[in-house]
Amino acid sequence: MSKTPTRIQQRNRAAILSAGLDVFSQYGFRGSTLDQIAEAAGLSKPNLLYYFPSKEAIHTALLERLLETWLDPLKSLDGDGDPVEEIMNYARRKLTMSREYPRESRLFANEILQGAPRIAEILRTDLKALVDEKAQIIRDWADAGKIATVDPHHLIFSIWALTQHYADFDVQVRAVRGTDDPFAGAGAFLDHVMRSVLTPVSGNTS
Amino acid sequence: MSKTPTRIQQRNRAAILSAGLDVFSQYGFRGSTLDQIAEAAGLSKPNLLYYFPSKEAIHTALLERLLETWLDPLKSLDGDGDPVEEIMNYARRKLTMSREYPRESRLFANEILQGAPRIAEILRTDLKALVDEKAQIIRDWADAGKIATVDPHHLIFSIWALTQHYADFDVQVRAVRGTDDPFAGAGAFLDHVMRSVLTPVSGNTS
DNA sequence: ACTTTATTTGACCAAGCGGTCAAAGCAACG
DNA sequence: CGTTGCTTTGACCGCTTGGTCAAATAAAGT
Repeated sequence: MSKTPTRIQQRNRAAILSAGLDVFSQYGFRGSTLDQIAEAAGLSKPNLLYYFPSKEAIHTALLERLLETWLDPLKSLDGDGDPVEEIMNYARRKLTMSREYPRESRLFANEILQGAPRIAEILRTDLKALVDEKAQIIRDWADAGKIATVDPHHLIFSIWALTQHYADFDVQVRAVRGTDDPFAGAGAFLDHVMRSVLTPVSGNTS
Repeated sequence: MSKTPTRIQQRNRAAILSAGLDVFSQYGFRGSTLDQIAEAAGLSKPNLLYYFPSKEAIHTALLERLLETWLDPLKSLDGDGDPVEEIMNYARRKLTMSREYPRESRLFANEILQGAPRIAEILRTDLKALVDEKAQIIRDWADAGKIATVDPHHLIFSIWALTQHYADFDVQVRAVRGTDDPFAGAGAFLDHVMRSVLTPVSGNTS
Protein backbone atom coordinates (compact mmCIF):
# COMPACT_ATOMS: atom_id res chain seq x y z
CA MET A 1 0.00 0.00 0.00
CA SER A 2 2.34 2.76 1.17
CA LYS A 3 4.97 2.47 -1.52
CA THR A 4 8.14 4.51 -1.68
CA PRO A 5 7.18 8.02 -2.73
CA THR A 6 8.28 9.21 -6.13
CA ARG A 7 10.84 11.93 -6.57
CA ILE A 8 8.08 14.38 -7.39
CA GLN A 9 6.27 13.51 -4.21
CA GLN A 10 9.39 13.97 -2.14
CA ARG A 11 10.15 17.30 -3.73
CA ASN A 12 6.65 18.69 -3.47
CA ARG A 13 5.97 17.49 0.03
CA ALA A 14 9.24 19.04 1.11
CA ALA A 15 8.39 22.28 -0.66
CA ILE A 16 4.99 22.39 1.01
CA LEU A 17 6.42 21.74 4.46
CA SER A 18 9.03 24.44 4.00
CA ALA A 19 6.44 26.89 2.73
CA GLY A 20 4.08 25.94 5.55
CA LEU A 21 6.86 26.52 8.03
CA ASP A 22 7.46 29.98 6.59
CA VAL A 23 3.81 30.95 6.73
CA PHE A 24 2.65 29.24 9.92
CA SER A 25 5.66 30.46 11.89
CA GLN A 26 4.84 34.02 10.95
CA TYR A 27 1.05 34.16 11.15
CA GLY A 28 0.07 31.24 13.35
CA PHE A 29 -2.37 28.57 12.29
CA ARG A 30 -5.51 30.64 12.00
CA GLY A 31 -3.76 33.60 10.47
CA SER A 32 -2.27 31.53 7.66
CA THR A 33 -4.04 30.65 4.43
CA LEU A 34 -3.68 27.80 2.00
CA ASP A 35 -3.20 30.28 -0.83
CA GLN A 36 -0.22 31.81 0.95
CA ILE A 37 1.34 28.40 1.49
CA ALA A 38 0.58 27.28 -2.04
CA GLU A 39 2.18 30.38 -3.52
CA ALA A 40 5.23 30.07 -1.28
CA ALA A 41 5.56 26.44 -2.38
CA GLY A 42 5.11 27.32 -6.03
CA LEU A 43 2.05 25.13 -6.40
CA SER A 44 -1.62 25.66 -7.07
CA LYS A 45 -3.96 25.27 -4.15
CA PRO A 46 -5.66 22.11 -5.43
CA ASN A 47 -2.26 20.63 -6.14
CA LEU A 48 -1.19 21.37 -2.61
CA LEU A 49 -4.27 19.57 -1.35
CA TYR A 50 -3.28 16.61 -3.49
CA TYR A 51 -0.27 16.09 -1.24
CA PHE A 52 -1.83 17.03 2.09
CA PRO A 53 -5.50 16.41 2.82
CA SER A 54 -5.98 19.68 4.70
CA LYS A 55 -4.41 22.79 6.19
CA GLU A 56 -4.48 21.07 9.54
CA ALA A 57 -2.50 18.12 8.15
CA ILE A 58 0.35 20.36 7.04
CA HIS A 59 0.45 22.01 10.42
CA THR A 60 0.37 18.71 12.27
CA ALA A 61 3.14 17.27 10.12
CA LEU A 62 5.29 20.29 10.91
CA LEU A 63 4.67 20.09 14.64
CA GLU A 64 5.48 16.40 14.72
CA ARG A 65 8.70 16.89 12.80
CA LEU A 66 9.54 19.75 15.14
CA LEU A 67 8.98 17.93 18.41
CA GLU A 68 11.21 15.09 17.25
CA THR A 69 14.30 17.25 17.16
CA TRP A 70 13.27 19.93 19.61
CA LEU A 71 13.68 17.82 22.73
CA ASP A 72 16.86 16.10 21.65
CA PRO A 73 19.30 18.42 23.44
CA LEU A 74 17.54 18.00 26.77
CA LYS A 75 17.45 14.23 26.31
CA SER A 76 21.22 14.26 25.98
CA LEU A 77 21.73 15.90 29.36
CA ASP A 78 23.75 13.26 31.14
CA GLY A 79 23.55 12.73 34.88
CA ASP A 80 26.99 11.16 34.86
CA GLY A 81 28.73 14.06 33.17
CA ASP A 82 30.25 17.13 34.75
CA PRO A 83 27.33 19.13 36.14
CA VAL A 84 28.28 22.62 35.03
CA GLU A 85 29.54 21.45 31.66
CA GLU A 86 26.44 19.34 31.02
CA ILE A 87 24.08 22.21 31.71
CA MET A 88 26.15 24.74 29.83
CA ASN A 89 26.42 22.38 26.92
CA TYR A 90 22.66 21.99 26.91
CA ALA A 91 22.23 25.75 26.86
CA ARG A 92 24.69 26.08 24.00
CA ARG A 93 22.99 23.40 21.95
CA LYS A 94 19.66 25.08 22.55
CA LEU A 95 21.06 28.41 21.39
CA THR A 96 22.47 26.76 18.29
CA MET A 97 19.08 25.28 17.51
CA SER A 98 17.44 28.67 17.85
CA ARG A 99 19.97 30.15 15.48
CA GLU A 100 19.75 27.37 12.93
CA TYR A 101 16.03 26.77 13.13
CA PRO A 102 14.41 30.13 13.93
CA ARG A 103 11.29 29.27 11.93
CA GLU A 104 10.75 26.14 13.97
CA SER A 105 11.23 28.16 17.13
CA ARG A 106 8.61 30.65 16.05
CA LEU A 107 6.22 27.91 14.95
CA PHE A 108 6.48 26.45 18.41
CA ALA A 109 6.12 29.86 20.03
CA ASN A 110 3.01 30.56 18.02
CA GLU A 111 1.49 27.26 19.00
CA ILE A 112 2.16 27.82 22.70
CA LEU A 113 0.99 31.44 22.57
CA GLN A 114 -2.29 30.31 21.10
CA GLY A 115 -2.82 27.93 23.98
CA ALA A 116 -1.14 24.88 22.45
CA PRO A 117 -4.46 23.37 21.32
CA ARG A 118 -2.69 20.73 19.23
CA ILE A 119 0.16 19.72 21.53
CA ALA A 120 -1.17 20.39 25.03
CA GLU A 121 -1.39 16.66 25.63
CA ILE A 122 2.22 16.08 24.60
CA LEU A 123 3.38 18.88 26.87
CA ARG A 124 1.51 17.39 29.80
CA THR A 125 2.84 13.88 29.22
CA ASP A 126 6.05 13.49 27.22
CA LEU A 127 7.58 16.90 27.88
CA LYS A 128 6.65 16.93 31.55
CA ALA A 129 8.13 13.46 32.05
CA LEU A 130 11.35 14.44 30.32
CA VAL A 131 11.70 17.68 32.24
CA ASP A 132 10.89 16.03 35.55
CA GLU A 133 13.54 13.41 34.92
CA LYS A 134 16.22 15.95 34.10
CA ALA A 135 15.10 18.24 36.91
CA GLN A 136 15.80 15.44 39.34
CA ILE A 137 19.32 15.10 38.01
CA ILE A 138 19.89 18.80 38.47
CA ARG A 139 18.39 18.70 41.96
CA ASP A 140 20.78 15.90 42.89
CA TRP A 141 23.72 17.92 41.64
CA ALA A 142 22.58 20.87 43.71
CA ASP A 143 22.09 18.73 46.79
CA ALA A 144 25.57 17.31 46.34
CA GLY A 145 26.94 20.86 46.26
CA LYS A 146 28.24 20.47 42.73
CA ILE A 147 26.24 23.44 41.49
CA ALA A 148 24.49 26.32 43.21
CA THR A 149 21.13 25.71 44.81
CA VAL A 150 18.63 26.56 42.09
CA ASP A 151 15.12 25.46 41.27
CA PRO A 152 15.69 22.97 38.44
CA HIS A 153 12.46 23.74 36.64
CA HIS A 154 13.15 27.44 36.60
CA LEU A 155 16.69 26.77 35.47
CA ILE A 156 15.40 24.86 32.47
CA PHE A 157 12.81 27.53 31.75
CA SER A 158 15.52 30.16 31.86
CA ILE A 159 17.53 28.27 29.25
CA TRP A 160 14.49 28.02 27.02
CA ALA A 161 13.68 31.69 27.48
CA LEU A 162 17.21 32.97 26.97
CA THR A 163 17.82 31.00 23.81
CA GLN A 164 14.45 31.12 22.06
CA HIS A 165 14.15 34.83 22.70
CA TYR A 166 16.68 35.57 19.96
CA ALA A 167 14.70 33.62 17.39
CA ASP A 168 11.18 34.51 18.52
CA PHE A 169 11.83 38.21 19.10
CA ASP A 170 14.28 38.46 16.23
CA VAL A 171 12.66 41.63 14.87
CA GLN A 172 12.88 43.40 18.19
CA VAL A 173 16.43 42.33 18.88
CA ARG A 174 17.50 43.52 15.46
CA ALA A 175 15.63 46.81 15.79
CA VAL A 176 17.17 47.59 19.16
CA ARG A 177 20.70 46.52 18.33
CA GLY A 178 20.73 47.71 14.76
CA THR A 179 22.72 44.60 13.96
CA ASP A 180 22.10 42.14 11.18
CA ASP A 181 22.84 39.10 13.29
CA PRO A 182 20.58 39.01 16.32
CA PHE A 183 22.67 36.22 17.82
CA ALA A 184 25.92 38.20 17.87
CA GLY A 185 27.36 38.02 21.35
CA ALA A 186 24.51 35.86 22.59
CA GLY A 187 26.72 32.81 23.06
CA ALA A 188 29.24 34.59 25.24
CA PHE A 189 26.53 36.22 27.30
CA LEU A 190 24.68 32.94 27.78
CA ASP A 191 27.90 31.33 28.92
CA HIS A 192 28.41 34.07 31.47
CA VAL A 193 24.86 33.78 32.75
CA MET A 194 24.96 30.03 33.09
CA ARG A 195 28.35 29.93 34.72
CA SER A 196 27.37 32.63 37.22
CA VAL A 197 24.06 31.05 38.05
CA LEU A 198 25.50 27.59 38.51
CA THR A 199 28.62 28.44 40.46
CA PRO A 200 28.00 27.66 44.11
CA VAL A 201 28.51 30.59 46.44
CA SER A 202 31.32 30.10 48.95
CA GLY A 203 29.66 32.12 51.72
CA ASN A 204 26.00 31.87 52.66
CA THR A 205 23.43 34.07 50.90
CA SER A 206 21.35 35.52 53.71
CA MET B 1 -16.60 68.45 19.01
CA SER B 2 -15.03 65.66 21.05
CA LYS B 3 -17.29 65.86 24.09
CA THR B 4 -16.94 63.78 27.20
CA PRO B 5 -18.04 60.26 26.35
CA THR B 6 -21.24 59.00 27.92
CA ARG B 7 -21.21 56.25 30.50
CA ILE B 8 -22.38 53.79 27.87
CA GLN B 9 -19.54 54.77 25.58
CA GLN B 10 -17.00 54.33 28.35
CA ARG B 11 -18.40 50.96 29.32
CA ASN B 12 -18.64 49.61 25.78
CA ARG B 13 -15.30 50.89 24.61
CA ALA B 14 -13.70 49.34 27.67
CA ALA B 15 -15.53 46.07 27.06
CA ILE B 16 -14.39 46.01 23.44
CA LEU B 17 -10.77 46.70 24.35
CA SER B 18 -10.80 43.99 26.97
CA ALA B 19 -12.41 41.54 24.57
CA GLY B 20 -10.00 42.54 21.84
CA LEU B 21 -7.11 41.97 24.21
CA ASP B 22 -8.39 38.50 24.99
CA VAL B 23 -8.80 37.54 21.37
CA PHE B 24 -5.83 39.30 19.75
CA SER B 25 -3.44 38.09 22.43
CA GLN B 26 -4.45 34.53 21.73
CA TYR B 27 -4.80 34.40 17.96
CA GLY B 28 -2.83 37.36 16.68
CA PHE B 29 -4.26 40.01 14.42
CA ARG B 30 -5.00 37.94 11.36
CA GLY B 31 -6.22 34.96 13.31
CA SER B 32 -8.80 37.00 15.21
CA THR B 33 -12.26 37.85 13.91
CA LEU B 34 -14.65 40.67 14.65
CA ASP B 35 -17.33 38.12 15.53
CA GLN B 36 -15.10 36.63 18.21
CA ILE B 37 -14.38 40.02 19.70
CA ALA B 38 -18.00 41.10 19.48
CA GLU B 39 -19.18 37.97 21.26
CA ALA B 40 -16.52 38.29 23.96
CA ALA B 41 -17.61 41.89 24.48
CA GLY B 42 -21.28 40.98 24.57
CA LEU B 43 -22.11 43.18 21.59
CA SER B 44 -23.32 42.65 18.08
CA LYS B 45 -20.77 43.09 15.31
CA PRO B 46 -22.34 46.25 13.86
CA ASN B 47 -22.56 47.69 17.34
CA LEU B 48 -18.89 46.99 17.87
CA LEU B 49 -18.13 48.84 14.66
CA TYR B 50 -20.16 51.75 15.98
CA TYR B 51 -17.48 52.28 18.64
CA PHE B 52 -14.40 51.42 16.59
CA PRO B 53 -14.24 52.06 12.87
CA SER B 54 -12.41 48.83 12.07
CA LYS B 55 -10.67 45.73 13.37
CA GLU B 56 -7.39 47.50 12.81
CA ALA B 57 -8.50 50.42 14.98
CA ILE B 58 -9.14 48.15 17.96
CA HIS B 59 -5.77 46.54 17.55
CA THR B 60 -3.98 49.85 17.21
CA ALA B 61 -5.71 51.26 20.28
CA LEU B 62 -4.56 48.24 22.26
CA LEU B 63 -0.96 48.48 21.07
CA GLU B 64 -0.80 52.17 21.87
CA ARG B 65 -2.19 51.66 25.35
CA LEU B 66 0.27 48.82 25.82
CA LEU B 67 3.41 50.66 24.76
CA GLU B 68 2.59 53.50 27.14
CA THR B 69 2.99 51.33 30.21
CA TRP B 70 5.28 48.68 28.81
CA LEU B 71 8.42 50.80 28.76
CA ASP B 72 7.82 52.52 32.07
CA PRO B 73 9.96 50.20 34.21
CA LEU B 74 12.98 50.63 31.98
CA LYS B 75 12.53 54.39 31.95
CA SER B 76 12.74 54.37 35.73
CA LEU B 77 16.17 52.74 35.75
CA ASP B 78 18.22 55.40 37.49
CA GLY B 79 21.88 55.92 36.73
CA ASP B 80 22.37 57.51 40.15
CA GLY B 81 20.97 54.59 42.13
CA ASP B 82 22.75 51.53 43.40
CA PRO B 83 23.70 49.52 40.29
CA VAL B 84 22.75 46.04 41.39
CA GLU B 85 19.60 47.21 43.13
CA GLU B 86 18.50 49.30 40.17
CA ILE B 87 18.83 46.43 37.73
CA MET B 88 17.28 43.90 40.06
CA ASN B 89 14.45 46.27 40.75
CA TYR B 90 13.89 46.65 37.04
CA ALA B 91 13.79 42.90 36.61
CA ARG B 92 11.32 42.55 39.48
CA ARG B 93 9.03 45.22 38.09
CA LYS B 94 9.13 43.54 34.70
CA LEU B 95 8.20 40.22 36.26
CA THR B 96 5.34 41.86 38.12
CA MET B 97 4.09 43.34 34.88
CA SER B 98 4.17 39.94 33.20
CA ARG B 99 2.22 38.45 36.07
CA GLU B 100 -0.36 41.23 36.22
CA TYR B 101 -0.71 41.81 32.50
CA PRO B 102 -0.14 38.46 30.80
CA ARG B 103 -2.57 39.28 28.00
CA GLU B 104 -0.67 42.42 27.17
CA SER B 105 2.55 40.43 27.18
CA ARG B 106 1.09 37.92 24.75
CA LEU B 107 -0.35 40.66 22.55
CA PHE B 108 3.11 42.14 22.29
CA ALA B 109 4.68 38.73 21.69
CA ASN B 110 2.23 38.02 18.90
CA GLU B 111 2.96 41.33 17.27
CA ILE B 112 6.72 40.77 17.38
CA LEU B 113 6.43 37.16 16.25
CA GLN B 114 4.48 38.28 13.22
CA GLY B 115 7.23 40.66 12.26
CA ALA B 116 5.95 43.71 14.17
CA PRO B 117 4.34 45.22 11.05
CA ARG B 118 2.55 47.86 13.10
CA ILE B 119 5.25 48.87 15.58
CA ALA B 120 8.51 48.20 13.76
CA GLU B 121 9.07 51.93 13.45
CA ILE B 122 8.58 52.52 17.17
CA LEU B 123 11.01 49.73 17.97
CA ARG B 124 13.63 51.22 15.69
CA THR B 125 13.24 54.73 17.09
CA ASP B 126 11.74 55.11 20.57
CA LEU B 127 12.62 51.71 21.97
CA LYS B 128 16.12 51.69 20.51
CA ALA B 129 16.83 55.15 21.90
CA LEU B 130 15.59 54.18 25.34
CA VAL B 131 17.55 50.93 25.41
CA ASP B 132 20.71 52.60 24.12
CA GLU B 133 20.46 55.23 26.84
CA LYS B 134 20.04 52.68 29.61
CA ALA B 135 22.67 50.40 28.09
CA GLN B 136 25.19 53.22 28.41
CA ILE B 137 24.38 53.57 32.10
CA ILE B 138 24.93 49.86 32.60
CA ARG B 139 28.15 49.96 30.62
CA ASP B 140 29.41 52.77 32.82
CA TRP B 141 28.61 50.74 35.93
CA ALA B 142 30.51 47.81 34.51
CA ASP B 143 33.48 49.96 33.55
CA ALA B 144 33.54 51.36 37.06
CA GLY B 145 33.66 47.81 38.42
CA LYS B 146 30.37 48.21 40.24
CA ILE B 147 28.85 45.23 38.44
CA ALA B 148 30.30 42.36 36.46
CA THR B 149 31.38 42.97 32.90
CA VAL B 150 28.33 42.11 30.83
CA ASP B 151 27.00 43.18 27.47
CA PRO B 152 24.29 45.68 28.45
CA HIS B 153 22.02 44.89 25.53
CA HIS B 154 22.08 41.19 26.22
CA LEU B 155 21.50 41.87 29.87
CA ILE B 156 18.34 43.77 29.04
CA PHE B 157 17.25 41.10 26.58
CA SER B 158 17.76 38.48 29.25
CA ILE B 159 15.47 40.36 31.63
CA TRP B 160 12.82 40.61 28.94
CA ALA B 161 13.16 36.94 28.07
CA LEU B 162 13.17 35.65 31.64
CA THR B 163 10.13 37.64 32.71
CA GLN B 164 7.91 37.51 29.64
CA HIS B 165 8.50 33.79 29.25
CA TYR B 166 6.17 33.05 32.16
CA ALA B 167 3.33 35.00 30.58
CA ASP B 168 3.93 34.09 26.94
CA PHE B 169 4.61 30.40 27.50
CA ASP B 170 2.13 30.14 30.34
CA VAL B 171 0.55 26.98 28.95
CA GLN B 172 3.87 25.19 28.66
CA VAL B 173 5.07 26.27 32.08
CA ARG B 174 1.85 25.09 33.64
CA ALA B 175 1.90 21.80 31.75
CA VAL B 176 5.47 21.01 32.78
CA ARG B 177 5.17 22.11 36.39
CA GLY B 178 1.62 20.91 36.94
CA THR B 179 1.12 24.04 39.03
CA ASP B 180 -1.74 26.47 38.80
CA ASP B 181 0.46 29.52 39.24
CA PRO B 182 3.13 29.61 36.55
CA PHE B 183 4.91 32.40 38.40
CA ALA B 184 5.43 30.43 41.60
CA GLY B 185 9.11 30.62 42.51
CA ALA B 186 9.92 32.77 39.52
CA GLY B 187 10.67 35.83 41.62
CA ALA B 188 13.22 34.06 43.81
CA PHE B 189 14.86 32.43 40.81
CA LEU B 190 15.05 35.70 38.91
CA ASP B 191 16.66 37.33 41.95
CA HIS B 192 19.25 34.59 42.06
CA VAL B 193 20.02 34.87 38.36
CA MET B 194 20.35 38.62 38.38
CA ARG B 195 22.47 38.73 41.52
CA SER B 196 24.80 36.03 40.19
CA VAL B 197 25.14 37.61 36.79
CA LEU B 198 25.80 41.08 38.15
CA THR B 199 28.20 40.24 40.95
CA PRO B 200 31.73 41.03 39.78
CA VAL B 201 34.10 38.10 39.91
CA SER B 202 37.05 38.54 42.27
CA GLY B 203 39.48 36.55 40.13
CA ASN B 204 39.89 36.98 36.38
CA THR B 205 37.80 34.89 33.99
CA SER B 206 40.30 34.51 31.17
C1' DA C 1 2.66 2.94 -29.35
C1' DC C 2 -0.39 2.17 -25.67
C1' DT C 3 -2.17 1.73 -21.29
C1' DT C 4 -1.88 2.72 -16.53
C1' DT C 5 -0.92 5.63 -13.02
C1' DA C 6 0.59 9.92 -10.98
C1' DT C 7 0.18 14.84 -11.18
C1' DT C 8 -1.88 19.33 -12.17
C1' DT C 9 -5.43 22.58 -12.84
C1' DG C 10 -9.73 25.66 -13.77
C1' DA C 11 -14.09 26.06 -12.21
C1' DC C 12 -16.72 25.85 -8.51
C1' DC C 13 -19.00 25.77 -3.63
C1' DA C 14 -20.59 26.81 1.02
C1' DA C 15 -19.11 29.17 4.89
C1' DG C 16 -16.85 32.86 7.03
C1' DC C 17 -14.71 37.32 6.62
C1' DG C 18 -14.62 42.71 7.43
C1' DG C 19 -17.60 46.15 6.79
C1' DT C 20 -22.09 49.01 5.39
C1' DC C 21 -26.65 50.86 5.91
C1' DA C 22 -31.23 52.07 6.77
C1' DA C 23 -34.29 51.56 10.12
C1' DA C 24 -35.62 50.62 14.71
C1' DG C 25 -35.16 51.30 19.72
C1' DC C 26 -33.83 54.06 23.44
C1' DA C 27 -32.51 57.83 26.66
C1' DA C 28 -32.47 62.52 27.92
C1' DC C 29 -34.30 66.85 28.21
C1' DG C 30 -37.32 70.64 27.20
C1' DC D 1 -45.41 64.28 25.68
C1' DG D 2 -42.50 65.06 21.87
C1' DT D 3 -38.37 65.58 19.78
C1' DT D 4 -33.55 65.25 19.35
C1' DG D 5 -29.52 62.65 19.37
C1' DC D 6 -27.31 58.36 21.02
C1' DT D 7 -27.33 53.35 20.60
C1' DT D 8 -28.52 48.86 18.61
C1' DT D 9 -29.60 45.65 15.12
C1' DG D 10 -31.11 42.63 10.92
C1' DA D 11 -30.25 42.29 6.45
C1' DC D 12 -27.02 42.60 3.27
C1' DC D 13 -22.53 43.00 0.22
C1' DG D 14 -18.25 41.80 -2.00
C1' DC D 15 -14.38 39.20 -1.00
C1' DT D 16 -11.61 35.46 0.95
C1' DT D 17 -11.50 31.11 3.01
C1' DG D 18 -10.77 25.83 3.12
C1' DG D 19 -11.93 22.37 0.31
C1' DT D 20 -14.03 19.53 -3.91
C1' DC D 21 -14.24 17.56 -8.47
C1' DA D 22 -14.03 16.30 -13.10
C1' DA D 23 -11.20 16.77 -16.64
C1' DA D 24 -6.66 17.64 -18.64
C1' DT D 25 -1.81 16.66 -18.66
C1' DA D 26 2.47 14.39 -17.83
C1' DA D 27 5.27 10.07 -16.43
C1' DA D 28 6.13 5.41 -16.21
C1' DG D 29 5.73 0.79 -17.41
C1' DT D 30 4.74 -2.60 -21.04
